[in-house]
Amino acid sequence: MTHAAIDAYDAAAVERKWQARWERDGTNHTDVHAGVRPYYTLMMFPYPSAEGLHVGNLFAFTGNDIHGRFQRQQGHTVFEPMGYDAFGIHSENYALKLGVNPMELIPKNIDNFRRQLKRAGLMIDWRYELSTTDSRYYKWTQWLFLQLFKRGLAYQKRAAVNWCPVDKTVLANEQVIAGECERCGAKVEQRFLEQWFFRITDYAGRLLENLDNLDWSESTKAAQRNWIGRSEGAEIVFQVHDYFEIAGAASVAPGTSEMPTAPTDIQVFTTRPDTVFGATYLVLAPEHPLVERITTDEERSSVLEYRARTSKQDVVARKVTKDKTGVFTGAYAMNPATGEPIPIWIADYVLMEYGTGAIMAVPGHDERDFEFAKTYGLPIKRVVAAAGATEHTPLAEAYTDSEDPARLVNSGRFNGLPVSEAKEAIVTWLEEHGRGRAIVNYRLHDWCISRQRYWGPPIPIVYCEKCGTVPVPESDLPVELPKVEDFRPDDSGISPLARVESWYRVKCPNCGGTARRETDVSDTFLDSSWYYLRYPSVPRDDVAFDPVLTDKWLPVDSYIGGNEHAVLHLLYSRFITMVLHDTGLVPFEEPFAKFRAHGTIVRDGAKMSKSRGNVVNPDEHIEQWGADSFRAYLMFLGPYEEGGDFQDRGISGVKRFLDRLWTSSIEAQRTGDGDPAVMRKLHKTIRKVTEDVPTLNYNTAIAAMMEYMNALRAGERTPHINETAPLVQLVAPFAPHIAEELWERFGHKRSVFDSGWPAFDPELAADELITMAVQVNGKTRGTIQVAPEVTQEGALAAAMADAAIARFVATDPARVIFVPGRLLNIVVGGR
RNA sequence: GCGGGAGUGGCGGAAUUGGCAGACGCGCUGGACUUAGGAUCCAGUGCCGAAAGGCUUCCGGGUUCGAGUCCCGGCUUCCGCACCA
Repeated sequence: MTHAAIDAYDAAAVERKWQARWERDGTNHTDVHAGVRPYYTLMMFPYPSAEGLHVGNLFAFTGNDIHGRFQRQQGHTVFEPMGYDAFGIHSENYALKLGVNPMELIPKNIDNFRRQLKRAGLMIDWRYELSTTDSRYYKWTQWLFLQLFKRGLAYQKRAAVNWCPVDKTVLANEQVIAGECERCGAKVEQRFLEQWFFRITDYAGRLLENLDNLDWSESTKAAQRNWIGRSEGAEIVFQVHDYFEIAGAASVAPGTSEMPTAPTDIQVFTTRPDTVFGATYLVLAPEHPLVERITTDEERSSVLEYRARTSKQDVVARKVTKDKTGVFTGAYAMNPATGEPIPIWIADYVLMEYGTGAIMAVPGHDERDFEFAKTYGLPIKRVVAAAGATEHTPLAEAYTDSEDPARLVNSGRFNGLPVSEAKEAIVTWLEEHGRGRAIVNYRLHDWCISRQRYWGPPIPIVYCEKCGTVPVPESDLPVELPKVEDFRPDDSGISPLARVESWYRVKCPNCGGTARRETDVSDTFLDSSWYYLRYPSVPRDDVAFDPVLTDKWLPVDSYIGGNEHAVLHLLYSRFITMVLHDTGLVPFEEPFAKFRAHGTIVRDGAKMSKSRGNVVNPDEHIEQWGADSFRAYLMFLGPYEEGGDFQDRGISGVKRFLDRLWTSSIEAQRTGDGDPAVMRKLHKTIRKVTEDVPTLNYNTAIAAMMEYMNALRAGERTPHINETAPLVQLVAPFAPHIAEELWERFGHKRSVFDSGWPAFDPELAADELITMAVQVNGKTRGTIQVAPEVTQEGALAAAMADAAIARFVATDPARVIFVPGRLLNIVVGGR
């Protein structure tokens, strides 16, 4: 190292100084009560893993921080809080691995996170920090559960659930990825357990419809639409008889017989009610409750055997093997359209979780049914034909078209109708005869929120021998999670808390009799479904969220996070907010006015992973380059909403830029005006940055500032303070420490973040002379320097005066295209 | 299979939305200053060509005075969901 000039840019020293100063002066404090033009900028809070802050976290937070700092410079009172999603399997598993109680481990991780976050120079008001593991927080998570319980939106049912044999817990559908546990990758099994559910399906329609009016990334909205999975169709009732009864009823046409709904009637869901005449058999999911009832004695053993076999099968095996298997139950149902008896099968290609767990099989017009029918020799009947085909045209494969030329055949009075009309007509007909109705079905399932684990908020329910299921009174909250030595989950399907008798044995809040607590804890996604409501009210212990503050700060103005939460956290949060709205507790239905998904960072073109050993450690880079350079580089390496490729040596470019900013500012002349040409460039730059920051185009904003820096220093001139000071304000959101330091050195007493935002003069930002492209027959042949307001004649004259251009124009132009201020195209020759 | 993206120099990426393709940065080449350079500064840098010029945004068509951008067909790739009836 050479002997540094006295005023060389020492990033570490500058950053230390300003972080201390911000803390001392409360620069980042938000007056949540009196602040004017409130702007709530939120980032998805991290779960405090032991590895510390991931560069992906920092990428997300920095992008949000820049947005927040910019809004503050625009005159808003900005609220930028931070917290920790510290309950849950990820945290608990790490504690298990180390053999340390999470109650000791997690606070240490949080301390480490806080240290790293402070070092990154985020504009966080630390007075509003929260952790979901704090009983002052989860008290209100439990309260939230009780609000849903009161409204009948929390209920218990014994259900087939996804069970992870490694994590030893139930998983929500959203946590099962391709049949494997999202966390550990183990194959998920099916188990039957008594579970708590939230009725999110009641809100499916609203969750879907509201999406249209949300200012969210399109990809996120698409993912939610996909997940909610609305499909229009019909529910159709198939009456079950034993074989002999049906033989007598076969000739009875719909409407002429009375068909009371019997307990054995089978309801199916279909999106193609128009094909009901082609339903040649029924299929029930193996675990369908009616299976036992309808199975005949002859078939009982094979049905039971099949059931046992498929239930043991893990989800993966079932999905990978496309081969259809199934067995006949021995029972028949009547096709309500044809009056004919059709056999009832069970097969694992029908899922209990979707629709009614039963389908009418139309092998002629459904690929899966066709394959199954082929395998088991079941009849295939054509009921739809396109032009050129008749009812007798054989089907080599399922004909699934439902578009215009497709018309009904073999369907009695509905023959000849186009599919779309037939759908309606047949549903109406079935409805008139009490055999069906139009319904909308959703793919979305109710949200299973119980977890048989230790590290979560206990579900605030007590089971009394006399009173049954009793909610814990709100005044008794929180139900504290006890510190237990043995917090290991086991195979029993019950939580480790069930081993702590002193904790679960309680008196009934109703009658004082013998009772026991619910020993399951709630899903981490419940913790994170409402934290944004809590932030402004963190100091309050008497309410979950203060109504006045909620009204002032919410909905969140800008929410930034990863798209991996597109259907988990974001959907649950919307649901919870809707419930609170319906309860009258919040005045809005949607929690996040604006959401943008940030991209992901890869390193040297490859995904970062511990096994590859290419994980970026923020600490190291901040140590080497400083937080300002690191922040700015993260924002520069690619478009924020797409992410980019982290290349270690790339940081040097941004560092050089800050070095030059430093030198230019320190050396800047303090008297007189700036150079007119440079000032023009400055105003252009202000305009560009002002446009790019709100739209998260951070990479191009930085590029514009670099370009300006090049102009500022061209020819090794000494810049003027009028040229550099506004640049410092523009840089401030990206590199807050150096900006504060330089701003102070310019002689300002207040923070640069309270200095406002430089305005640009549109006239100055416009060019005096522009370079206009001149094309001949669409090919660029040269450029001309002209005034921006030049006319076509003027531009043409200037172009023809340029010999290099004129030589391509042999004859008089046949046509001239003139785009004012941009381009001149001279068309000569033919045409 | 369904849904959402993306294909541009050696690399990361720009392109006012149909108007000079390659901004900005990395890297590379040359030079200056240096005992030294993984520091700093200056110049150059899409490809072919000595030049004139030609070619160039995954491939093939089309629309247009003009296409990275719009239309049709195909290929590659990333991400979600996936036996959803």
